Amino acid sequence: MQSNLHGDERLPIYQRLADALRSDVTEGRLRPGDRVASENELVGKYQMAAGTVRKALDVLVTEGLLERFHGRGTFVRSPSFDASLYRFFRFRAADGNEAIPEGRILRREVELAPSFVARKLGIPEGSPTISMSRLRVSESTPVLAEEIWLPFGRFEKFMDLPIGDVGDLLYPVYDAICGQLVAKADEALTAESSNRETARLLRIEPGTPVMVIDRLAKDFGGVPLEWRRSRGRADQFHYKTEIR
Amino acid sequence: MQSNLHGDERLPIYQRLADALRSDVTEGRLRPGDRVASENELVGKYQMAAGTVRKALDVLVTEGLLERFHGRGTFVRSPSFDASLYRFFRFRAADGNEAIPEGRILRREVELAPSFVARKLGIPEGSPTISMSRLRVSESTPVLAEEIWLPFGRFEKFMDLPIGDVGDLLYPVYDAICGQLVAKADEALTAESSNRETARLLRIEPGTPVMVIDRLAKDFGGVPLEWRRSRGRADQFHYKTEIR
DNA sequence: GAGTGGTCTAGACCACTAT
DNA sequence: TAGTGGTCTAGACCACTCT
Repeated sequence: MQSNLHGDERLPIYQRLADALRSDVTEGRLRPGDRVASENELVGKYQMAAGTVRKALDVLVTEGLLERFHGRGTFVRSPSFDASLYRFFRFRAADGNEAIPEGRILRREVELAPSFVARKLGIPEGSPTISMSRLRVSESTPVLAEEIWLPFGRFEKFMDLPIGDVGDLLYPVYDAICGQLVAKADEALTAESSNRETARLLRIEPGTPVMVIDRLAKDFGGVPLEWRRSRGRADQFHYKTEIR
Repeated sequence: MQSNLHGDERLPIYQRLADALRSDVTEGRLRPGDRVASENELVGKYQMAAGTVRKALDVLVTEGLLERFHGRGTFVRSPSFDASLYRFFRFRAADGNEAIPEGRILRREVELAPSFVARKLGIPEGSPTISMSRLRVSESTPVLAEEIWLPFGRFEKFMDLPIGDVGDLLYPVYDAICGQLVAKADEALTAESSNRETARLLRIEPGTPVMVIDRLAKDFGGVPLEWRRSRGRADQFHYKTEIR
């Protein structure tokens, strides 16, 4: 079989192949966990040298879209980072292991989008959204207070799911119930003095510093799926980075 | 000329070449800004295929150690990140441009290392250090209050330099006066309520949240050169990141 | 024009994983 | 044992930079 690559012919062949494979993922023809065609198959399908195919795959591995396993094949990476996203905070159980904190939904209702939420989600002001308050609890200690907004159109079915059936992780539920797959997210960090409401939820003194994490979660195509603002005790916050 | 690669013979050739070139940088035979031998030269020197040389160079480019310019050559990257390190804060001049804030040294003296500093710098407790307080000022507004420690042994000559001759950036001075080149750094972020001293320096109310940034700066070989703790107004702090 | 890195080919052989 | 990715070779041609 002979397939041709689309796109700008001035681009290197490996880039165009990478673009084609990336589209297969962003447009749903390949889903996380799926195996990508082997090097040999791609060589046959697109009629190019094996080295060129490898280079295209290398690009996508570097991007984090694919991962390769010697002897097994090349796979679409599963973005299952809900548990890892709050890596900024100490979520350790007493035994020292990383734990997924419990997620308790305190409130869930359909609400017209406030302007700042609409702007983030890229929907018209006043569109319906699902608005939630959620508390994340680790070892029976509250660690994060969250406010979450979802565009109603894509998440309508989520309202039919009893709150008690929602587990500790939301993203797998978005995928299973609404077919909305969170693939990446932008986060912005800042700190502030806790107000009375936040202090009550986190069981701290009002005025104690809290870290604020705004997150815009998107699908593979970059379409905003969820906006949330999370607050946690600053004295439990620890973010490390290396700089060169 | 024929040179042989050292290191574990079970490792891939491209890895061993990358290791050799990395050592050339960390051990000072190649300095930031220097041109690395061209692909052809490396092929001749180490007797290997051009593709293998390219792969070794790719590794180091990905690491951020080298950068390549089509038609010009491959160069050791200059880590001149002092200005970019405080990228977390709004350091913008009124005209919207990024500005390097002024750096005022308020205090500089030789001091025996407190235990937590000694531990960070990897020197014996009670060793002599140079201890400094420094205020970074942008548009005549104080933005960061810093406490800095240097191991005395490597930075002895720095004490001979009049404080007035130290400019707004310290790392170029460390290099020029003491031959100590900062190549990378680990940072850890947290937030706290400002104490009276910090509040006075930053001209804020005591108790207002401040971000705290601990930084351990190292040379190319990973030897700790400087430890500093910086505090800035949380309401000016903004850190953004993307997650996949 | 000489030298550099960037792309691409067409093979060979090896190491790992599945069955 | 068949199929996969990982390493390595030896070339070709192209695009860019410098002088």
